[in-house]
Amino acid sequence: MGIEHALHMTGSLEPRGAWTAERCTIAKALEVIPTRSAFLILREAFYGTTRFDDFAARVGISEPVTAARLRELVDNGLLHREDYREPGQRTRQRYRLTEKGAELLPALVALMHWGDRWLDDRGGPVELRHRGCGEPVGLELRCAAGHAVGSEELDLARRRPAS
Amino acid sequence: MGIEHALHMTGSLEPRGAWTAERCTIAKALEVIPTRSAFLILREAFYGTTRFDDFAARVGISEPVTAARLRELVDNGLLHREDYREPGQRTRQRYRLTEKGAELLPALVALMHWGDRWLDDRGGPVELRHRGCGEPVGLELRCAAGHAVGSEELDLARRRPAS
DNA sequence: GAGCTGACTTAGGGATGACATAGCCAGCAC
DNA sequence: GTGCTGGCTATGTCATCCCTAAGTCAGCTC
Repeated sequence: MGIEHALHMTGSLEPRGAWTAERCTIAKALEVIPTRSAFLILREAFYGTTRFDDFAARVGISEPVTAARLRELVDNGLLHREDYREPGQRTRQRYRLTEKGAELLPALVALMHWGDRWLDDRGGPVELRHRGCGEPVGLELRCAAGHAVGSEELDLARRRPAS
Repeated sequence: MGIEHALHMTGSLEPRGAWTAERCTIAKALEVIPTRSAFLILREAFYGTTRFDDFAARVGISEPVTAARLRELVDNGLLHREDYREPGQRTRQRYRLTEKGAELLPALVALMHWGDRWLDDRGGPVELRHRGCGEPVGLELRCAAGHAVGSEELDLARRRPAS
């Protein structure tokens, strides 16, 4: 009731009615990863899957869809396709995350944590831990000065030009 | 080349071939927010939009799609639909984020930051700032003991039962 | 009571995503 | 050379997503 979850707008973003979110990079990101199957193929890549058949089987999608998604993800630079051969085997292909793809980890972690919290009665099947200390890992909003920032302390503003 | 971006598996998650990601909460989250339009309606809700026509206009989707998405998001408990009336006006409906919906903020922030970094030549149109100090805000992986955790220090493990 | 606005719904159609089944091709194993 | 496996491609069909255009309905304003 009394809780307002919307972000606080500042500067020329106020009032909201005066602008539309063109150049929105959430929208652009969703053009690169538009489908459920694209997200889940990336999940599998983080889980270490590299081969065509394994992607299809572990995501649970058909081979034609697997081929289409892998091609799109390679074309968009999220996965790198490379040939390799093990001794006594023919050349095969394998798909691995690029740096661009690997930097989507926070987005997948955020979705996983949200699903753990709201969509699974046991808090989710797996968790991330810090190898150093074994403690579970979460995502935090933190500003460049090092303060942990709650969502009620967030301002949305037009980006300052890079110095 | 030499960089391995996949997560490190521990315990019964090793080797990867022996299990499939059933009960995956990323997949479950994508059943609740399956489409681009659902993500963008949530973005608008964070931007403070509350009314049907404004959602349609600011997301850039048609009215039938807007109606379908809003209904799904309300049914799934991400938005709350409430009647309200301003003085001298008839009763209208407005849509606001529930706590469940509001907790998707990190996922949207992660997608936005990734898009800012990789898909926009000027680093994105808007940024989040800490109201206290004005510094830009980012997402960080951090463990329960308070350590900042790099992606190369992450272990994936079966969740320990809650104590 | 006629018009307008906000919030939808209905109807029809194109593009995309998904499936299952089947086929193709390269290169070992035999 | 025949068969088998991995990594795809081709075909056809169905479901979903989204569009435009139009219609509905309630309750103000005039």
